[in-house]
Amino acid sequence: MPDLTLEDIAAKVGVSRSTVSRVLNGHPNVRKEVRERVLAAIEQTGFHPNAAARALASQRSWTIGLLLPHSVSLFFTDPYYPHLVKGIAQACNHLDYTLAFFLVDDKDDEERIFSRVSRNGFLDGVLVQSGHHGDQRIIGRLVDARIPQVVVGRPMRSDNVSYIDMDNVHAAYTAVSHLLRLGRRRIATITGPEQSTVGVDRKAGYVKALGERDLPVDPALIVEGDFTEMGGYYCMQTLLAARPDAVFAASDIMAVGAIRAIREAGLRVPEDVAVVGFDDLPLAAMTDIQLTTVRQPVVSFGYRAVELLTDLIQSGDPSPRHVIMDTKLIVRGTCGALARK
Amino acid sequence: MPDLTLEDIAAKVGVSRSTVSRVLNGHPNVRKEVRERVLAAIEQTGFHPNAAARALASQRSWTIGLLLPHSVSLFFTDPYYPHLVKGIAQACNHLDYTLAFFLVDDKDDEERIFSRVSRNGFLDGVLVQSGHHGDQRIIGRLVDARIPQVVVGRPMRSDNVSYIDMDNVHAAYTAVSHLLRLGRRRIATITGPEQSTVGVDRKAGYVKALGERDLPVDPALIVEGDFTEMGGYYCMQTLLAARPDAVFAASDIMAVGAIRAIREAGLRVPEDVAVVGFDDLPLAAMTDIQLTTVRQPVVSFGYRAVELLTDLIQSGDPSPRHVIMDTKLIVRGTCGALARK
DNA sequence: ATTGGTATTGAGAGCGCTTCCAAATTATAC
DNA sequence: GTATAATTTGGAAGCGCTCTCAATACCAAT
Repeated sequence: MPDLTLEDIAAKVGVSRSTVSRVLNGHPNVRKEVRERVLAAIEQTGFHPNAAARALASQRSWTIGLLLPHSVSLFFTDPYYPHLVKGIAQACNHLDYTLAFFLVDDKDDEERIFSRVSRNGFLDGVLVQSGHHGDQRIIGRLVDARIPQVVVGRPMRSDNVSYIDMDNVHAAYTAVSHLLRLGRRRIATITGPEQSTVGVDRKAGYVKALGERDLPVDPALIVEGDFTEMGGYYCMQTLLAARPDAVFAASDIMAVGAIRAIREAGLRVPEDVAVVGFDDLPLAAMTDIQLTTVRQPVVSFGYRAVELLTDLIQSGDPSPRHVIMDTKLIVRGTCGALARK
Repeated sequence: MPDLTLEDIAAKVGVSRSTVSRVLNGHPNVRKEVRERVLAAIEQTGFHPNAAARALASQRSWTIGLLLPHSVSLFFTDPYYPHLVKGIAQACNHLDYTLAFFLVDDKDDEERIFSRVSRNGFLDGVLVQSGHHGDQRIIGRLVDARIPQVVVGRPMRSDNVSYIDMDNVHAAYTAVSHLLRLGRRRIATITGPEQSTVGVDRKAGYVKALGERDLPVDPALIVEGDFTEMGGYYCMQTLLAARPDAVFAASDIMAVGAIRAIREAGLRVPEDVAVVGFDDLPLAAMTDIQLTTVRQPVVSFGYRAVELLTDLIQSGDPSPRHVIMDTKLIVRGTCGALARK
C-alpha cells in the first residue's frame, strides 16, 4: 500500500476530500454514518495523513523541541536528565505532540540548531533546559525570534520568559529549618555554583531559615561547591575548620563527598555533624548512607513543562507564565532525627 | 519580521522564486553574483525556509526518529543511554538532520508512537534501540510499513533488517582468553539474560574461548544474570560453590555485585578469584574497584548508527546492511595481570 | 553576422492537506 | 403544504516550497 492520500480515501468512500479531512480532525458537522464509513476506510487501508502537508496547511506541526544547552556534561552523570526527559516524553505522547531533541555541544552546534529550530513551520514551540548563566544567550535569541518557549528551571534573567521551576528557596528553607528544629546551631552549607539559579536559590533558603530565627549568617560556614563528589569533599574539609554541627549540601553528590570528609576527620554522622542533601538520588537511600534529602518531582516537572508550553502555544498569548513545583523533605539517618526518637 | 517566504526574498532581490530555491539548496547553475545577492538578502532578513513546505514538496523531512522501546527502565540507570543519545545527537547535528525522540513506556504508547512514526512525510527513517526479545514486534511493524530503519544493537531476529552492533562475541572471547592466558582454568561467567542478544553473544564468546583451548564448558560455572548489582551478587554466591578461580561478568554492575560476594566469602580479588566486567562504566575505574573490563565505543556507536541510517535513506536501497564495532579490553587490577609484573 | 552549444533563469504545475464559502440537504416551524 | 433555519457537504483557493521544462542569455567558433 504505497502512499495513500486523503483523496484516495475520499474516492473510496464516495465523499469529498473535505469530509475526510473533517473526520480526521474531529470536526463536529459530519453525519454519523458517513464518519463511520470514513473511519472504516482509514482503518482498513492503514492510511496515515501526511504530516508535512498538514503542518503546511494548518500552520501547526504538533512538534515541540527540547534544547539541552550547556549542561551537556551533566547529561551523562546526573539522573535528573533521564527523569526529566521521561516526563517530557510521556507528556508529548499523551498530548499527541512529537518531541524533537537537541543537544547543544558547542558553539557550532548552537548555530546549526538555532537555525533548525527557527525554521518556520517545523516546531510549534521549544522547551529549554536551563538554570545556568551560560544559557542566557540562547534564551534571548529564542525570545527575539518570537518562538514560544518555556524555560525548564528558572533562567538567570527571567523577565519576559515563561518558566517552570522547583521551589528551591522553600525546599532549602525547609531542610535547614529541619536541622534547626533538631537543635543544630552551627549549620554550614555547601552551595551550588553562583552561576546557577539553583545554587543561588538554595543558598537563599538557607539564609532565610537562619534569619527567621535571628541566627547570624557566618561566611565561614558557607562554601561554594560545584555539584561533584570531589567538590563536596574539599568544601567540607574547608568547612570543618569552622566546627559546624550540621551541613546542608545543595546536592546529594556533594553531600556524599561531605560525609566522606567528615568521617575522615574522625567525626561521626549525624552525631557530630548532621547532613542534609538535595535531589534524593538512588544512592541517597543506600544502606550505608541513608541521606536525609530533598526530593524533587522531576518526572512530573517535565510533564508540567510540556503542558505549560502547549497551553502557551494554544492560547497564543505571549505574556510569560510561571509554574513552581513543590518539593518534599525525605528524612533518613544523616540528619539525626530518627536517632532521637 | 513576520513570516517571510521565498517569494519575498525573490522580490527583494529581483529574481524568481526558483532562483532563490536553487541558492538555498546549493544547486550549481546560479550566477555567482546573483547567488551572493540572494544570500545577502537571506542573511539580512533572517529568512528561514518553511520546513513543512520543503518536506511536502521534496518528500524529505531531514528528520529521523529514535525509538527506545522496552528498555525504558534501564534508560534511567545505565549510562549507556545518555552516551548513545549523545552520539546520535551529534551525528544529527553534523549531518543536518533533526532528531525526534520517542520513549515507549507502555503498550498504549506504542500505538500512539507507531502511528506518529508512520505518518508519511514526517520521518525519513528511524533508529530503534533494541537487543531484547520484546522489541521484536515493533521492529516487525516498521519493516511492514517499509520505513527505513536501523536497529541499534542486533535484534533477536535479524533477517531483513539493517543493524549496528558491538562485536560482543569477540569482546567476550578476548576477555576470557585474557584470563586463560593468565593461567586461570576454572573460569565462571555471569551472563546477561537469555532474552537479550548481548546476553547470548557474550556467553558465546566465553564458550568460544574455552573451546579453543579444549577446555570443557562446565554448566556449574555458568549462571544467568539480569544486569543488576544484586543479580551479580546472588549469581556469584551460587558460582562460588563450584570453586572458580575467575569470573567473567557480562556487565560491570554485575561484576561489582560479584566482587562483593567474593569478598564476603572471605576470598580475595584477584588472588583467589579474578574478575573481568563489561562496559567500562565510570565506577569500574574507581580506586577501590579497579575493574578489568571491556570498553565499548558507545558515542561513536550512536554516531555510526545515524550515518548508516542516512546512507540507507539516501541510497534508497532496501537491502539490509550490518555494521559491527570493535571493543577494547581495559586491563586494571581485578584480573591479576598487573600484579604479575 | 550566424550558428550551435551551454549556462542561467522564470513559469507553472504540483506536493497533500486545511479551511472558507457557497450549495445542497435536512430539520423545524408555521 | 411552504418558508426558514440549521446541518452537512463539496468546490476551490491556498499553505510555501521543489523541480521539470521551456525560454532566454551568454559564449565561442565559424
